[in-house]
Amino acid sequence: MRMSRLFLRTLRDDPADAEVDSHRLLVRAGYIRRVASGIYSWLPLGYRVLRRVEQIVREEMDAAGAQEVWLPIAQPLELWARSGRDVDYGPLMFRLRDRKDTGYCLSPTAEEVITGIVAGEYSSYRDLPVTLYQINWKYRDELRPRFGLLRGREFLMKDAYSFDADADGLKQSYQQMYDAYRRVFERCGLQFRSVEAQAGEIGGDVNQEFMAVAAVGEDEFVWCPSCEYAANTEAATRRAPPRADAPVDAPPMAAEHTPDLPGIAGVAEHMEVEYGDMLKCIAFAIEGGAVDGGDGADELGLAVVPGDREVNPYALAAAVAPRSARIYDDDDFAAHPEIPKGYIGPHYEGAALVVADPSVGVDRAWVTGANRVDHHVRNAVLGRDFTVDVWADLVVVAPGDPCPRCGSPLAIDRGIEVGHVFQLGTKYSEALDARYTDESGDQHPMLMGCYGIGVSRVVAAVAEEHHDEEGLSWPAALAPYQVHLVALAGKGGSAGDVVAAADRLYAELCDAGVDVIYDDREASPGVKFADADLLGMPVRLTVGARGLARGVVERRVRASGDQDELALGDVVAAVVPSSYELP
RNA sequence: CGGGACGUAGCGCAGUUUGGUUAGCGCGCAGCGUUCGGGACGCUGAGGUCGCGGGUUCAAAUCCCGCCGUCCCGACCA
Repeated sequence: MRMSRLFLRTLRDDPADAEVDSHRLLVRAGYIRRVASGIYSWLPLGYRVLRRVEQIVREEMDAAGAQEVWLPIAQPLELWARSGRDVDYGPLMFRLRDRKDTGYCLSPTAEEVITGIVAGEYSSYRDLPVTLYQINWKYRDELRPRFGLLRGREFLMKDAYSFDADADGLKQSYQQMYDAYRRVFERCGLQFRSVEAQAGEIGGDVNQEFMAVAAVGEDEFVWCPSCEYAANTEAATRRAPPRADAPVDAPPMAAEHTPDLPGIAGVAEHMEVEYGDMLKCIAFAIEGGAVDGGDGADELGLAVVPGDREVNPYALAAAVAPRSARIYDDDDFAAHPEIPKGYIGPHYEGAALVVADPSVGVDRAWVTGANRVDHHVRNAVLGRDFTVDVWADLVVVAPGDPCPRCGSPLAIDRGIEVGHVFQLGTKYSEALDARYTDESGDQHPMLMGCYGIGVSRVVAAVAEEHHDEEGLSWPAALAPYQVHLVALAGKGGSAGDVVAAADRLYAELCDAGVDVIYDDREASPGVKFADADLLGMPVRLTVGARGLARGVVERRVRASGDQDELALGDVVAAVVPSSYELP
């Protein structure tokens, strides 16, 4: 591609609305342009990168035995009502109405549609297993779109769905996708980890996320340097601390006046204790069912953890299952003015259930809320002053906590969720009647898995990892072009020779099947070099009068800055191996 | 949804506090000339509903009201 004809305008200044490097550079380099919040146009260079990622995903899906389909983006809400997700997704869905006032949504994902299709075609154990996938635009009206392509409202996603007859089959289908995902992200040049995760709206039991390690990542995950354990902080557990059994001999519990200090920090300072000496009591509603078979109204529960730790709502939910827990928000406290928010202690009389973390031991006296506004107590002792109904590992795992598998201190990182694989089970197959008949004529719901890759997000994640001060620096597999050919012609006596040599080289490279972008513009060397660095092709070749006199061109590797010279006749052979086909 | 900031040429910004000729600067764009291995220089030029609507005023980019848009922080941690 000749740059003189390429639809491209690079920007010298950073765009004002871009915070993170990937966003800033993709806009500056003319790869994408914002059209609305969270919605982007892909310009020629950006679109080539997107297609490269797409092709890698396609190849790996095909190799894993999945079959590509294309599902509609406009989907009837009636179908979503069958799984109940029209409600679950709520305002996250873009909704629209047709002329007959029938409701549709723009697909945020496609479990319902695909399950409906498979249910309509397949009905025998002989048909299974089957895995289908598509690479298609998805729409989510995010609470807060941000970071350019990283959290867009329109994004390209590969979504795959497996259908199996039994749990073993599902496990196998899942494993095949898992392995394919590893290959995809390796080929994309991402530094990533697969981590245990929470399921969210999708549902299901087993699931893992693929995290591209990045400081700007919106997710936090822990990982063990000594074994394979890794988990999203939401889902992470730790080796439970040993329970102390020797009670402390402490003075009686005594209240102190702590006016206007509802927070841990203020109380710790006022009472001159460490955060870790305090007990934090989080009020939550036990929804629907009363603890002791009462009338079904919400009841009050307390989650108790040391003051330097936070309650993991997912762990709390697991601890009270099958009942559900909703941590009190402002509305709840407004509805229960008798509960002294900020001054609750574990000895609160109205609490139907006290759930505590095992690190709350009998071997020490705690500072905690006095259950009276503007008061805290010292010397609250477990067993003497308060009791616990349920013990559960409640805290959000923090760096240095012992690994649940091997006990080594856990490390923590941030990541961009680029993929997520789920074993769904029968949630959708039951809702949408995807059943099969087994060998003995009995009917069963199919076992499903679903598997997503954020294709457009991968582009941003790779840009986030592969760039420097000067600009982007694509791994060869994703670069829009493999070679950036720069002609430094000027207007001196040798200008014609330089142009002729560069033109000839360009033609030779094209003939050899190399994707090459050729800067044949009338611009100064500084402009051309700066643009080459910004655009980030893996290899730059420079043809100038200086080298031409000696029959050489300069080769520079973008990522390393390594530079050497190639004899004119050797250039094509030297760069041919680094060639990738676009679909 | 709550809080904050912003909206002036394709991009980045000044001007708004204290209303007052033809609304400015840099980059980019067009023309001419010089220059040519790390974002060169000179001259000339094009390009603006000052986000939109309403109001105040002799006069509004500037003041007031409403709306729209964009970005940031938060949206259960007591």
